[in-house]
Amino acid sequence: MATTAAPRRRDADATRARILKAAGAEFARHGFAGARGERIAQRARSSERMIYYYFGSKDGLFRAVLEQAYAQLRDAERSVQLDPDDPWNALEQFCRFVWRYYLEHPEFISLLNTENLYRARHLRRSARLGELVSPIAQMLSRMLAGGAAKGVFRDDIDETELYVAIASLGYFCLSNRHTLSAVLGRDVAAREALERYWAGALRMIAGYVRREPHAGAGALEALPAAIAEVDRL
Amino acid sequence: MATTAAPRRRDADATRARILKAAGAEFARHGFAGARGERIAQRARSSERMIYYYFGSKDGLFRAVLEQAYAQLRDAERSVQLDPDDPWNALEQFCRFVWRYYLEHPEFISLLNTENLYRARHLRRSARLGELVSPIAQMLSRMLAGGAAKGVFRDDIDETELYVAIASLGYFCLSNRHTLSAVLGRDVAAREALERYWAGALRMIAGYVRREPHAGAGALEALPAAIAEVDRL
Amino acid sequence: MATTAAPRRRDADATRARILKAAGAEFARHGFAGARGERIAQRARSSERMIYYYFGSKDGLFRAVLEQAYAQLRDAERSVQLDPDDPWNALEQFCRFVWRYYLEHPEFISLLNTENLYRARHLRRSARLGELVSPIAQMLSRMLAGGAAKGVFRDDIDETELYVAIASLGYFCLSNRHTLSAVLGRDVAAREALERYWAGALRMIAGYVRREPHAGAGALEALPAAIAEVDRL
Amino acid sequence: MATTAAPRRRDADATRARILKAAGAEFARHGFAGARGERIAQRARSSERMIYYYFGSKDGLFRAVLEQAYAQLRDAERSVQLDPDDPWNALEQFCRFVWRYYLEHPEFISLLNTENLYRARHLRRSARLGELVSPIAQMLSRMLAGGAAKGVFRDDIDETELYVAIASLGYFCLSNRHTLSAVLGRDVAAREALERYWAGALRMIAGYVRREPHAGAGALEALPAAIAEVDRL
DNA sequence: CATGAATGAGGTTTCATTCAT
DNA sequence: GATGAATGAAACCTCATTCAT
Repeated sequence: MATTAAPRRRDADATRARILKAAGAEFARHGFAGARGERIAQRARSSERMIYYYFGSKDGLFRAVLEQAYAQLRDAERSVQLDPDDPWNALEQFCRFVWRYYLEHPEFISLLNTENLYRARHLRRSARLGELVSPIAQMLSRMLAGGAAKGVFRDDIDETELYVAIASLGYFCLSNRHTLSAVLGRDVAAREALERYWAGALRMIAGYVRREPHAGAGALEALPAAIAEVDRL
Repeated sequence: MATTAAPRRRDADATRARILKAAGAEFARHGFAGARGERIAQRARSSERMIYYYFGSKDGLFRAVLEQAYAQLRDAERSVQLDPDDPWNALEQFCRFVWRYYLEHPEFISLLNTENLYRARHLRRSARLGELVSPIAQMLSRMLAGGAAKGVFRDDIDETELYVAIASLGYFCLSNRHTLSAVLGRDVAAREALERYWAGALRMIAGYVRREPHAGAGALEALPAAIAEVDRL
Repeated sequence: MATTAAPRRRDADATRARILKAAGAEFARHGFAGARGERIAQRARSSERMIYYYFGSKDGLFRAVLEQAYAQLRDAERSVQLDPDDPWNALEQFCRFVWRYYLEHPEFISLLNTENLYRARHLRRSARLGELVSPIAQMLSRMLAGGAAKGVFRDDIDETELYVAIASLGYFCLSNRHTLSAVLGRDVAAREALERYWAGALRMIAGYVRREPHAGAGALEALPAAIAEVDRL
Repeated sequence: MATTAAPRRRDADATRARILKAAGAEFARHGFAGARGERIAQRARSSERMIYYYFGSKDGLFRAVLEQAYAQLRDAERSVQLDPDDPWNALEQFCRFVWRYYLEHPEFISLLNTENLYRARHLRRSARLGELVSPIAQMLSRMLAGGAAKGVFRDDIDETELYVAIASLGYFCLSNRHTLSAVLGRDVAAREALERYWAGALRMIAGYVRREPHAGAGALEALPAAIAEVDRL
């Protein structure tokens, strides 16, 4: 019995996994409301009935898809290795990891956009919400502390703000690639264009993080009063 | 005759406008597939039939909504006044305009996200696509030229890249406010948090645009080889 | 006033005529239920409103179309000239006229089929039903009498039956050309196939009409009892 | 288990069959465009939803109806028994079968007319088109060969042409009974009128098929040059 | 554990027609 | 006489989901 149950269970898991994968692709491609159970069943080589059997409802399925998407990101983040002795290199690696992840996981961007349309309804109902918090925040935190200790990074940088800024600079272009490309008349997410853009973004981030060589205040004085004031907020 | 005919015509225009407005709200709130004709008709105090009378189809309606959203942005952009004699102030005004526009027009963000889900299908079919190109690009171009002439801005900045970076820094937080807030456990788009974030973003942009006080190359040397290299790409 | 009214009236007539023509094409192509007012209006370079203005309803329009179709047939029939001195030639001309008319007026066939689907509802309500009776029946009648007088045609032929038979042999192939062609795998209404078929049909009709050279009864005896019996019914 | 499962399956088949039957009646009565899903569902004691469950679309349903109609004709044709030793009797039986089938299956005529309006669109998309070819053609072929061997039938008769002629003579009257009756002022498809007409039609067919007793050419000479010429085509 | 059959509710769209000058 | 604006009703079809083993 145990011997027959094992493969069975594994079949069940496999079916569940196939459905989850197919659902991820479908939700990413068509959004939540536009996703079709029929198409998911087909892609998963299963039946609509099985979707309800395993996930209970379309909302339940989408929640599972989101949880899986976040889990995959978290796993990828865990594999990132930043050199603690070379803060600049670590910063670059960090940025490149984030941007490359977005580039290589367009479904993730789409799923996030969809979930934001629903005001994070599914995410908030996730029992695994706590596990979703990114381990990368600590990584960034350590990196900033290391750079500050070495005197090359500013020591007053909010790690979350920096993370959001880095994410922003990678996300926007990819998320809006179709409208941007249509309006501008060229593919803004073509590999070459992207590399050039990332170079500028990296410079932007580096310039922001860098400890001003000749007294921080001095550099700020070069900025107009208005912006300097903003800095003090 | 003309006096009685006029109201008729205005009624038609008014009905059309009410539908368009209601549709904008509905599509922004529920996406394209999730939007319901019935709700649009109710909000517009009209009928579903009228939607098809004026716009032909759900796709046609969405296209009209997009065109209107872009037209509104363009109109707002036209009203922006940047001081040509004070590049730093102009830069700040520019950034703040963009960011405030996103903050005050969350439907615009949502519509863009939705349209990108559809790979700009509606936008590309718009006969008015040409009119949609932002007049603000020239504005930015002139501003950069002015700052470079005064010796305060770098003179090798790609205006589109800069625009995209500015937009990115404002867009991401607002577009993903619900998932970010759910995961981080606090409202990332609360007014105060936003002001703080914008201050940092402004500093980032300013740092990127600023002509290095002591010879451009010198400052770069402070960066590690990897990033400096990137700068030269 | 009269001078301006005249062109007006002619415009009105022209509009009416254009609508009628467009409607004929539309009803023939799509049947009654499948016909679309919008398409008729477009083809007629007029508006749907005008259709109702001139014809009152879809049924009224179809009735007018039918009346026109019958009127056109009647006019064509009136122009047929049969040689009263050569019954065989007259018979052939008659058959060829009917068959050619069907071939050249496929809309007429389609309109008839459609009207039969509606059990001649529109036709029966036509005030002009009386005018529709074919003048050709008398023509056929005279032709048969002439041939009988000359001793070449049988003298017991029912003119209506003969007319129906002739019509049948021309109608069926054309009316069912698409299903027949699909099933048989070749175009049964191709010009060449049609000519061959008509030749046989003509022979069939001629054989039926012809007075048996050697005593009518004698020829029948060549038929088996069953069919001879049938003849006596 | 099997015993309880069986009725389930049969229910599905029964539901499908009821829908198909109801649809046949509806399409025959109202044509394709005029047919109403609601009426079909009611007649079938099912729901509109089930129509789409089993047939996918209105077009799919119509295609299934057509396939069934052809299948029924084919089945009926298979049951026809023609006496191989009595060609004249076989010919009569054949004609009577065809004509009686039309008379007793007016829906078949209507469905054919409808499908021709759509240019055999549904038929051509049928995967079962190949199975639809009539087995009766071979029957006719054998019959003609038998009659020719016996020296009573001509030996140069195209079987398809003959079949089409026979079908024509039965089809026209029934297909156009309403318009014909309206115009002629009497029911052309009344039983008695029909019998009389069929008698003439049979004579026509027989005359066409019959081997001329005294040399084929001799009889033809009685025809005018024009028609005789046609015969030689 | 797994599934074929079924479905109520509601989606988008179209129809023939009328209103109001 | 002529027409742009409007519309109630209903068409076809789809959706997420449940029934009943």
